[in-house]
Amino acid sequence: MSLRYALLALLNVEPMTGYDLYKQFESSVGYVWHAPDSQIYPELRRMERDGLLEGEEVAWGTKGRKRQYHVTDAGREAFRTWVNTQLDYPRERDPMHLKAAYLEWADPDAARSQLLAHAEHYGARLLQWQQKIQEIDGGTSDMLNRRLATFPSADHSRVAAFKRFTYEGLTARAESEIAWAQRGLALLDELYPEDSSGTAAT
Amino acid sequence: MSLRYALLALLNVEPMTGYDLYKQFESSVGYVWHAPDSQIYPELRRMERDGLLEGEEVAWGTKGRKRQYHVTDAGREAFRTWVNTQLDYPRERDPMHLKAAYLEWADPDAARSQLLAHAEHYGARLLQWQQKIQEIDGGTSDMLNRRLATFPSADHSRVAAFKRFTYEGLTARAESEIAWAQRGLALLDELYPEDSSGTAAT
DNA sequence: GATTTCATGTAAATGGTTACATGATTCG
DNA sequence: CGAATCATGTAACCATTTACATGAAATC
Repeated sequence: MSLRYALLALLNVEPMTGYDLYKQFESSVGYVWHAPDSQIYPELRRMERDGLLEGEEVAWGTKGRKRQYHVTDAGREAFRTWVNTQLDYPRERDPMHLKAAYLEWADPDAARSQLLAHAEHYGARLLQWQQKIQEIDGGTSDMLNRRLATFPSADHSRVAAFKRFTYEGLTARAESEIAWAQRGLALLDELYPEDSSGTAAT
Repeated sequence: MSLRYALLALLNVEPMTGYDLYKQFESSVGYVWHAPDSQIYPELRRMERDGLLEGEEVAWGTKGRKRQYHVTDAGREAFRTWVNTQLDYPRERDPMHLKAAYLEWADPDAARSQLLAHAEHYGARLLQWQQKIQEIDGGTSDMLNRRLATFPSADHSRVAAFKRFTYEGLTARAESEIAWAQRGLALLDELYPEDSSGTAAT
């Protein structure tokens, strides 16, 4: 259900085509919420059917056509309702932590490489999110600047602050996951001292 | 796909019925991986069909019957393969962080109550997970003790250590989420100083 | 002219949620 | 005897993933 609101959030800034939105999901918003094109196009149609968006066929080249969507009043209202409404939290479901609970079944090397991969996964995300924070601070975020243009300047600090706040949360989470993976690697060295391949070779 | 391995993990300790497993998912394992009964029963049937489990009809009372499952060699092998195999990480998809990025659209009070709810949600989980750690440390965890009984005593410290490690990761995450929500509440007070309802009431 | 990017989808499968349905057994 | 718990499912729906499919426009 969040896909709908992620799309509304982007279209609140300016009208876009499905493909424009898809690219956003591959970069900026995609770092918080991902969706593939095969989910975006049908959802846009449904949102139009539900009156949240209006689509307009636009010529593209000589024979090409594309469909540009803009948010309706009902769409803006639905978005405002969403931001004001309490989420319900799904029950816990985390594959890596589930697996970690049974790591005594694993090869020490396989366990090591998975914890390393865990740290690397979140390391990569950490970099992306930190970069986003730098873009916000430096005023070089394209999307944020366009979003700011839709707000009176008195609200600009808020808009930027909440965006920064979001990425701060994600970086904190990434750091916590990395620290956890590293504690896991240390634990493996402790529990299987005979072969500490990769960690303290020689 | 992880449901299958969560079930194998539990059945590795001892044979159980669907209902036994369901109860585990409501308490112990449920704090790491949740599944409703309507997902458990059909999955057990599929696992039996795939040769990972064997089910046996057991009498229960005079007319009642129940189906007790135990893991086959193929099942143990599949589980071992799973713990040794690298997960692939899903793309980012986090409703609360998505919403946080657009909190300038929210009522300050609605924003506050949602961040408060976020902190409370993870606060409740934090307590559960910390309790699990205490059970592990105190040797009072029923499930862990039965699991330990299936391992030679040389391996006991490992089994307990990995279980503890899992919950440590989850508590760290919960703490990070709580800290984030609190930073958010402070931010709201900063951005909307006029009404700081609830936070610093006289 | 070939490759990349722009553009828009459909189809099948997977994994999960919510609601419904039923009946036996045990416990107080 | 009534309530809680034990026991096992089905059905409909929703969100998401992966794979397939097509073609125009822009760029090199």
